[in-house]
Amino acid sequence: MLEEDLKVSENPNMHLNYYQKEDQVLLAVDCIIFGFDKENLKILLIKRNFEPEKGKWSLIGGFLKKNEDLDEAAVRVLETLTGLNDIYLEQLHTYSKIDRDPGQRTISVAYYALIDVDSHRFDGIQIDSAHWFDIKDAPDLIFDHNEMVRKAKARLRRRALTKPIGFELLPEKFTMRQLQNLYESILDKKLDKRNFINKINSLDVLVKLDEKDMSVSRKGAYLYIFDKEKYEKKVEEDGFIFKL
Amino acid sequence: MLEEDLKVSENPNMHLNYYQKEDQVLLAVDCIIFGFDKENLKILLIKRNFEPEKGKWSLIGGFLKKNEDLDEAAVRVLETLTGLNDIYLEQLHTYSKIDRDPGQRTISVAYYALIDVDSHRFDGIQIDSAHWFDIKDAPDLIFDHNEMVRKAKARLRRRALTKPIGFELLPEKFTMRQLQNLYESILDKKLDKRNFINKINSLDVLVKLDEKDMSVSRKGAYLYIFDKEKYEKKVEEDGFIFKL
DNA sequence: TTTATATGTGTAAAATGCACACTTAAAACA
DNA sequence: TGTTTTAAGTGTGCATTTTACACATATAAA
Repeated sequence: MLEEDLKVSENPNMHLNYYQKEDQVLLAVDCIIFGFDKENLKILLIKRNFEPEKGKWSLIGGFLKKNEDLDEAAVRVLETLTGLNDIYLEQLHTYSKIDRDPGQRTISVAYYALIDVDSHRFDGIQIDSAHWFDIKDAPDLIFDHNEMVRKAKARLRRRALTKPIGFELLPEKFTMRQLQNLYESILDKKLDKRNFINKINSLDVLVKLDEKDMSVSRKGAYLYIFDKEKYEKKVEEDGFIFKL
Repeated sequence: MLEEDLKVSENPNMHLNYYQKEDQVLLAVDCIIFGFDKENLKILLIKRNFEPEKGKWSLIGGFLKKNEDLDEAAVRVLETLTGLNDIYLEQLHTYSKIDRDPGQRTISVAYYALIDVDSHRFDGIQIDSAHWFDIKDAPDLIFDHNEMVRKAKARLRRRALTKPIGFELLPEKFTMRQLQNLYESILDKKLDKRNFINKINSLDVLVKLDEKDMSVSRKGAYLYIFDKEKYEKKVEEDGFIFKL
């Protein structure tokens, strides 16, 4: 192994020097923000209001700063746009094609976020250029953002089948139909109502309330909440896996 | 959204400036190299021969250069150490804790690699400090490398169950027992021989040769090869999923 | 010829996945 | 007040998959 291929950072005798400065790069964070309005899966995009690609849609993003790690940068970027923190965020993939950003070399770490659209009305901050798109008819995006979204959708699909992250996209109280709508949106296929309910119930992590949501039908639909403590206890004690 | 939070790279009117230079960082690539010797899953580590942490073990790594993307950097780093290219590589996760490298701020993108240990005897390059460890008794590593390895193992486990990547760790011809050993190592649990063979055969992507490996028992064991074309055709035509 | 060793092979029971259709509650309306 | 309308709510049988499990075989070495 050649000396110069060693990570200089692991060699205390070599300090910040030309070689390293030379190879420093700009690191960005881009966020794929998924939302759910109890009917359809959405994605939050912003419209570029400057050239080039003016009028084209894009993910929100920002640059990593010296005093934060990537997770923190993603939280900051998300909060800047939506005014919200306490949002489910997960690192997705790092994109580094040399010409991915024609302006200059930028490496971007993609994160995806899950938000309940209705509970989170972006009161605090005015974002004229931001818009929720139905995931099925989202527009073409700049750079490699389409690829990021594709990967995020795949990741969400996989996660939703093995972790109870779906509840991040729902209000605290929800109906079975809404939960099923969510899974149908994420998986992009119709599910059988009875089988779905049986499956969910067999997992034994929901609490059925006495309360009904009457807005949705004459009969009204029972509301449920996700019992997070119960879920976590099951995971810890029995190695339980949420599997849909 | 504040102007300074916009990604400057998306604004053609703002060129490389102080703000950006300020926020540039060093990007490293670290490789978790898994190997298999027909018996046990291994990991390739190098011993640091300089302070601090002299004598401690570490993943191999290097810095991203201006003229390459991360995948290329990982290939280069791997080739530098092992003299080999054409190795299965997959990006894992990006690590960015501020103090992860006490020497200086470094963000590291972890990759994992899969190698057949026996077919790849590192003739070309002398690496005194490199050593294959059985995955079960690998030593403690520097920085956050332990965490990287943990995540790589989890990823490998998941992938091995849904993609035929196991064959990357085996020679072209292998016995059923070797394949089972591999899966037992990856999944870290014993499997039933008959059920394993039935399952593999039902996937219908292996070709049983007339040839036997006589080194392994009195009776000898039939050799198999993975029929990659057949697998890819099935994937394309029937949406087949390799599922173990 | 015997012995030792790892290979190779099938079936039955259990668990899980999947398809499928009618009743019910309550509001709206006649 | 009865009839209609709408979505909610509920259980079973069949098919598939998964799991548990034990003995015969080929061959080299003694």
